Amino acid sequence: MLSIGTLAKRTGTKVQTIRYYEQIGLMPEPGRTEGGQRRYGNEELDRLAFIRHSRQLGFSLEAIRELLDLSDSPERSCAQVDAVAQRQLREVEARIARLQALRSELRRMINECNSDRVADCRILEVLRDHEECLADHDKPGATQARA
Amino acid sequence: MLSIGTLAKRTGTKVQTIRYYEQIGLMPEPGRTEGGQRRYGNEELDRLAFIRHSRQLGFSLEAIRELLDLSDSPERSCAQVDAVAQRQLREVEARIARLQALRSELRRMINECNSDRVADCRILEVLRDHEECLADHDKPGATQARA
DNA sequence: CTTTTCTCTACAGCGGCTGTAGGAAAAAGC
DNA sequence: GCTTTTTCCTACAGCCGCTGTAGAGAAAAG
Repeated sequence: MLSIGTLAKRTGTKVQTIRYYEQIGLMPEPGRTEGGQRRYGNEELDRLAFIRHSRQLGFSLEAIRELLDLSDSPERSCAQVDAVAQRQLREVEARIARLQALRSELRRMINECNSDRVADCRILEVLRDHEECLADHDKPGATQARA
Repeated sequence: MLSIGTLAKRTGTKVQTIRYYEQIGLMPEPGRTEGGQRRYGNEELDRLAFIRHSRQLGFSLEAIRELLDLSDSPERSCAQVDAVAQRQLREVEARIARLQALRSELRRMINECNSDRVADCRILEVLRDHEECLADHDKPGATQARA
């Protein structure tokens, strides 16, 4: 039986994160000692490892929930599992494409700046005038997993 | 003089976002009508356009604050502006590299799955066993601007 | 003058954690 | 067995960058 701290170390997770996963129902409520401390078995260890590894691959907690549900019904077709993975792949590809566009624009902007004084800094000009952009981007702002 | 809604439309920003920028000191407190509604001039329009465009290039609000401060001192060297842009470029490059690693791992995982049943789905196996990973990644989890 | 549209403030919520405070339980050292 | 240290508990606030909501008042349009 593992304490929450040991489980955390074994999976490279923070203790609070494990409690957070429990709170949102991604990890089950574990048994407790007389003193009220959580104790985990191997099943929970595996589940948490699965979650963490999926997170490292950029899956959202919702997607992970879905994968965990699917893996609980071993007789079903794994087409759905495939679909979740494909979706994730497409998201990653879209993010790469977007970042590559950003990268070239940043590079262009930086290369054009030969000036010394802020007054005629091309970088600031480009930032000021959207017109100088090669391409429009879709709206920014939402947050996402760093992955 | 522009109302907040007009300013929002002109810059592709939501009204609440403008108020949020004001709240965190990125936009100045504008003048008001007798009835207490915000009215903006061209200076504020330009400033907001600058902010929005920088956001589209993935700059954090903190970085934008820095750029705005720098652009207020036109006689200074633009080396600092350049540094901020370079930093942003490096961050974008790092994210691209990371996402590319994820992409290949996702592709590999998906390609290996030839099974029909969830019970022997390779995707789930890979997610379960971190050992099957080609490379370890650093920890995920922090949030960031989508850009 | 009425209706519609816009704006106001204040606050909660998103994802995915992370940090903190104040206390209790468990492990380690002697 | 006793003390010290470490770990654990709950509860809640904060991070980023917004976005949405409620209920009320102001401004524009018909």
